[in-house]
Amino acid sequence: MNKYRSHTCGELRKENVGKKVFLSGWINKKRDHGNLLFIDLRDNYGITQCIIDKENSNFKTLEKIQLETVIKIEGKVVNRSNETINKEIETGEIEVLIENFRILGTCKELPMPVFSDQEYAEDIRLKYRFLDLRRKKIHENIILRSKVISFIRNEMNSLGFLEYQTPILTSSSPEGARDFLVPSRLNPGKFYALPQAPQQFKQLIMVSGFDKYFQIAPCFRDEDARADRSPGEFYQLDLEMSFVEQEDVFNVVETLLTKTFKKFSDNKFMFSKFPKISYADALLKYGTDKPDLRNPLIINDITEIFSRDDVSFEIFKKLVKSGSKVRCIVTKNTKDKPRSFFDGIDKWAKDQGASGMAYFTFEKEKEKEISGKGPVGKFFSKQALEEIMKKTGAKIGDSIFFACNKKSELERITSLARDKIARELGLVDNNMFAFCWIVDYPMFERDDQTKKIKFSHNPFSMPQGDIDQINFKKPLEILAYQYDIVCNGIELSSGAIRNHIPNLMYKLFAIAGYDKNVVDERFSGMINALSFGAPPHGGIAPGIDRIVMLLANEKNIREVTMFPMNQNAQDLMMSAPSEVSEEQLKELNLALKSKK
RNA sequence: GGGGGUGUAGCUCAGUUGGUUAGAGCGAUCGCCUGUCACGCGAUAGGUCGAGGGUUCGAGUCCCUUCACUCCCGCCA
Repeated sequence: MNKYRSHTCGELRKENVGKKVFLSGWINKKRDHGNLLFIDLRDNYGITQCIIDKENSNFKTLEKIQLETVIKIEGKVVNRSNETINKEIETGEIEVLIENFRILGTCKELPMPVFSDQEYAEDIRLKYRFLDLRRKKIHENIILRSKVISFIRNEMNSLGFLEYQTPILTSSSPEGARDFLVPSRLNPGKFYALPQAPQQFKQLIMVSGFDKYFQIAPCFRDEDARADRSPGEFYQLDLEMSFVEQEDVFNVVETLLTKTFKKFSDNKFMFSKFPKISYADALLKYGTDKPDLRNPLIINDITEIFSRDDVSFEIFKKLVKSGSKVRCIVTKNTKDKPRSFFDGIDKWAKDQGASGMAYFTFEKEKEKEISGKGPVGKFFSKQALEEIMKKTGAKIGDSIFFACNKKSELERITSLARDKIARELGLVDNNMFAFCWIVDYPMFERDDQTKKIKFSHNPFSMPQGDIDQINFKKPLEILAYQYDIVCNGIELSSGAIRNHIPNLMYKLFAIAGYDKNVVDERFSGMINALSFGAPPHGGIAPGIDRIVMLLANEKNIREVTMFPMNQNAQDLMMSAPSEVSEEQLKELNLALKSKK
């Protein structure tokens, strides 16, 4: 107990009745009955109803006081009569009879109400973030975030990991996202970069013999924002382990995430053991490498059907001949859905820039043959329909949506269609977490624009298979020990078993067009370290912000970030970024180009 | 860099086919009210309709430009 409070605003109960108490907090709400005034006093811990009537000399002053003023009240805890008990709040059985009060912090007229569940324009919320953060939902989200991080730290410690800090001012890396640069005063013309992730450092920590590392690590990437992506900075649970195989990393992460998600959410787990899906399979069955497995719909390839003579869907047949594929989604027992449902999907697909989605329903009336009901059903013979049913597991009464296009475009549209159709049919259980591993990523891919071979993910990943047997002539076929973890269609993190063998690394970098000299120069720290006895090692880095988003059931990352920037990477509260003085620029050896 | 959405009182929003003085709820100010918990009742103040330009007898409303916020594409090893 100090001079401000004897109890918090969430603390008083029936047992405290009769006690004299001090409470301090914000005026959340007033209900003024003229001769009787109710004040809801709020702090971090809860709300306590305080009451005063005209007999008290403070009545007139308290009546006039602004909401969100910080006051200290002095008074006696009293019982509420049965009819006036408020079950909504924890202190609802009692109230405090105000005897005296003092203003601790005055409040001007509010630019936005605190006591309200309304949505507000983002710029006002961000400019007055300290007011926004007083509001219940976001206040609780931020506390949840803190508890999740603290829980993760404890769990990592008990799994034998130690937390080490890595530098914030480091060097620019040639691969990956755009760097944030920081000019060096002592080295004119040179720049530090903020780390996009502590990737190289954590590998160096392994080379230094520390065995198990983790860090709640800030990462900085100068890329454009999205609803689930802050501009600039985000946090990863960065971890790395020595002398491990892929499966060892999986075990750690599965244990940790299962515990964390069970502790902080009531949602059920779809799988107790996270299923593993190869990258190639994921693209085929879900059209994406971050599938939402709560969605039961599966994509099937039925290209072959369109080379049969008893199929007369000429448009698709022609496209298939010139190399396009046909993929489909079967919906169970949808024969009675109205025509508008099917046409709606077709129209939607056109809006997504596809050429639409064809559809029909498998039908068989008594004494009759199987037939396809719908605009394009007539193009398929009974035998062709049976073949499709065999391939897709479709039954009579089910419907099929299909599209024809080049592979990548087809993946895009079928993936979107899978989400769209499942939403329309209400197939996704929102009170469920469906985790999975995506494994066997290709080491390289061909750049669409330049047609050159490039690393598809992390250049430091270990290729799969016997190192002596790898066919470097066919780089696109090399798979890597590279993996992603996905939950409900959200990519939580990616990781890899690292390549700790310098010679192998030179070979792989050569394929992506980097000379040995270039590698030596740009990754000198890494390559040098790997030449002095590096242990096999690997790790992963789950995104903290996205984990908290899933647990708080929020769609926007700003709802789980205390002081976020807006979409244009500005902090409206602190006015960052800002201009700097000539002196500061001069000291850094910088000159600004005049604006056009 | 590109596409979509939004912008009207401090806040949340309504505003018809272009037509008189632009409205409501919350908040603010003033008054009434002793059991509310979204307290209730009455009154008052509060507007460059994001900004600029155009069409028109007349623009919150139609057209053009521009700005802000937001969502998406590109980007994010």
